[in-house]
Amino acid sequence: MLIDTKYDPSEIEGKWLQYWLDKGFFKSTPDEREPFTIVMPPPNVTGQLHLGHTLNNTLQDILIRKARLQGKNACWVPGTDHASIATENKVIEMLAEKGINKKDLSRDEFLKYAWEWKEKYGGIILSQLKRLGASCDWDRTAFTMDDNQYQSVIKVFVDLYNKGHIYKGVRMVNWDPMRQTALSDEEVYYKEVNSKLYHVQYQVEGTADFITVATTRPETILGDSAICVHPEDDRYLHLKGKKAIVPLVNRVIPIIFDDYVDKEFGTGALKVTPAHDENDYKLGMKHNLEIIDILNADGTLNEKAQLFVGKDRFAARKLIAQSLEEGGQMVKVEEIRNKVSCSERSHAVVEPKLSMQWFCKMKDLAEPALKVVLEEELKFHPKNAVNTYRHWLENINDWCISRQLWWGQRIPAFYFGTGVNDFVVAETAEKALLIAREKSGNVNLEIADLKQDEDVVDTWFSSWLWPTAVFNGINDPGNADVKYYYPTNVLVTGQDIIFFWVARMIMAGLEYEHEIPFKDVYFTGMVRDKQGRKMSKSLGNSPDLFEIFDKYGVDGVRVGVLFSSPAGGDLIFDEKQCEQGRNFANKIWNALRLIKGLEITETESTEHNAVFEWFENKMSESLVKINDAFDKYRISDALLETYRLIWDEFCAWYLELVKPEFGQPIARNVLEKTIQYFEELMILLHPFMPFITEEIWQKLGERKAGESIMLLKWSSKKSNNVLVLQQGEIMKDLVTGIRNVRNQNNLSPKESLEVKIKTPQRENYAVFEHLVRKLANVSTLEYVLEKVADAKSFLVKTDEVFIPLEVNAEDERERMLKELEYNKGFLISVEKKLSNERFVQNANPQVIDAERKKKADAEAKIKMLEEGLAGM
RNA sequence: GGGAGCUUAGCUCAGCUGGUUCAGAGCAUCUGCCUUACAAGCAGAGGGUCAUAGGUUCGAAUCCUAUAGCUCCCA
Repeated sequence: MLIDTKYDPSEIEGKWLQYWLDKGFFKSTPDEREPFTIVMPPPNVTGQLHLGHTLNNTLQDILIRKARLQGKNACWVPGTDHASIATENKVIEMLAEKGINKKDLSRDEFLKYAWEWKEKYGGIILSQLKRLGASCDWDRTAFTMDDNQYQSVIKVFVDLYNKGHIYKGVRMVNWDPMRQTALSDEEVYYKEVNSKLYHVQYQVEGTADFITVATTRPETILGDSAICVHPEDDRYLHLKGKKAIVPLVNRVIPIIFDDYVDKEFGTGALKVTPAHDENDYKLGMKHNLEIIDILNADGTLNEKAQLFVGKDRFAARKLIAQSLEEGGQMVKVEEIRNKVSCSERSHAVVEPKLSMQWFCKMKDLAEPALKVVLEEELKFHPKNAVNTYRHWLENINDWCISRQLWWGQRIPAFYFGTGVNDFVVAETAEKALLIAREKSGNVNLEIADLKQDEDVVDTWFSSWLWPTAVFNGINDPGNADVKYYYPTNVLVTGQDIIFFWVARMIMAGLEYEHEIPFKDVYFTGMVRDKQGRKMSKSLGNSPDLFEIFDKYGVDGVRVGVLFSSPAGGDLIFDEKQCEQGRNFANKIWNALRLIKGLEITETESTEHNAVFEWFENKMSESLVKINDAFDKYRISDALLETYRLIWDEFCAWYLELVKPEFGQPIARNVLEKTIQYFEELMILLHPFMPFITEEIWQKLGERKAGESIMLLKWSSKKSNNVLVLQQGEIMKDLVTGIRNVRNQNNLSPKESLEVKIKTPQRENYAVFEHLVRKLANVSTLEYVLEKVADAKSFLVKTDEVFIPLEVNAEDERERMLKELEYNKGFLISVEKKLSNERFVQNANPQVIDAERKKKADAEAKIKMLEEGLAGM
């Protein structure tokens, strides 16, 4: 019936995926059951499935599938993020290929192209997630730019504006001159580069004196409005009240004193350019300095620079250095390594730039968000992420939420005049008009007179509403879905977006639902290759996932990814681990082949009752460990325990114990038990390997249409018979010991052996006796009171086992002496401990008892060995 | 510069409130087996001064301090 000894997942996976989708097993609607909810971190709509998603979504799927098996109403909401900058870049690239320049398009025309692009490519990653087996309620698929989400964002913007959290202002922002947009602090990364530190002389006005400053950005000299030195710096005290002359442009600027300056750094004198440096800006505000912005939006110099107008900032830098050199004002040029900030989107060097932007005040939002985490109402796994979180929230800056882009939610601010305050904020133009008429006092204002802000909000300003907005909680507060599913149970995401996203979702959740958005956050690590390098396009070390799916099966890859990522650490990807997953699938497949290949006899058998008892206890024992690992979000530990239970206990021991001899039939009752256990094991494994477990379960019995392993129940067994577990271990030790003797003596497994056991507790062996005979090919098994001469021996716990064989007395003697020596040494260390008064006084009584038992055991072994040696 | 973390077998990591024969697992390696479920397998074996140096303790991989190396986050 089942021919191939190799499991072939290719057709099976597609078949069951379609079946699950057709039957609607992933769907969820509110009912009386306990909900278990996860909202998927929405991948960029531009994205393709990579290993990071695979890890992340496999973990979520495992949690969701387990909850579903536990009878909870599991709901996993999928979706994509419109990713304003990333997508806009893609669309611009696409247009460029067609020979179209964004600048030649109107906003509406551009957005039309963008939506077309989204419709065409935006579904790719979702279908890839389906292939992974992600059991999302696909009917709930959300997109951060769909109507509901768009309206939610606008509503929240207006609300926060009205509450005074959102304001418009001129601030120093990170400016990306290539994309010509502001970036949030989080979208900037720092790159270490070789650069030059220029030491430039400024003449002190009316003297022949010079003051030297050091700068890496000499072009900003043109925007200087002061020189600053430390008020206690003896070198410069005489310059109090003096002015300096800016080289090249000969502007006269004040020399100011502020303890912000580090006396030790460079020359101790700092040039202050308030328009082009965050710290200089602060100094400028404090000392009321002129702000001279010398850069255009595209990074070229403007008229305020006076020189090199129209030149790019980097070209200007060289030209200015040259001019200073020629004018004799360059004291020296040093080679240094420093860090420059770059845009995550365009990788261009970011300019600190003064710009009119929209901001969201964070302090009031941050406080409650910090509290719920510190008080563990909301738990982080691993725990140490709390430190990072706290540090950020305690030092939080206002959030620059405007972006000079088109693809995104357009800021709902409407301008009715040219004055700084001639605008209103409202959800629609109609509403804006009413307010604008009032504010302006001009009752004749019409919608046509209003001009909406050109900017959109930061992408994260939509995704921070995700856990609420996917249930329409912002537009329809308190609706049945949001009441049932919110707060969600767990968020699974990367540590890298703890600030961008996690912290802000907590803020938004508390602000709009007055409740945390999720109870637990499981942070995954970073994805690296075998050499520990980050996966990146430029390194080309990102494997082709679909090739790997084909090669090892999706189940195999899911297992491989988990094995590569122990307990939430970094994912160090190695294909080898997928091979292990595939081999595991094959092992299970062959267990099925064994069971399906057996002939059945109706004769009832009782000889395996002890085995059933033992295996049921073994499963319970593992179940406790598995559940515990799940509770602690140690998902790969849960998998490893399941793997061991199935491979080592079920396949290697249980099946071998119940397997009839070759050609013999199996008793129906034994087969039924076996199938029952196999089914239970498949349920435990299902969250990890959904496809093969469905296939096996379907094949294990007669199934009706519409049945599925997904609809079964997670075991809640709790047998705990310690004795039978111990007897099982004794049985294994005995079998292993006999096999060892065979191995060491080059005896074929076909040659049966006599075994004699010297034990005061025969009952420990009795229950499994007949099985040991079979597993270890034992001809006679008997119990003895005395040592057996001319035999190989080994220990099972403290019992001695003898196998009569030709023995080399000298070898045996040596082995025993070695063992004796070891035990004597061990005894000494135990006795030392026990004779130490302070140990006996201070140690826990249980520990002392354990030590006494160790002592007794060691003494017994020593006695036995000594007797044995004496008898030789 | 500030913060967090890591360093245990060849590799990836467990080791929870110090105390079982505590030095572990999986993979890899080696040896022997095509033993009729499975060579994608079976039966075995070897392999580590728990980064280094101090300290606390009756007792330290585990707690403390310093040093070195690595990683991440923030400025």
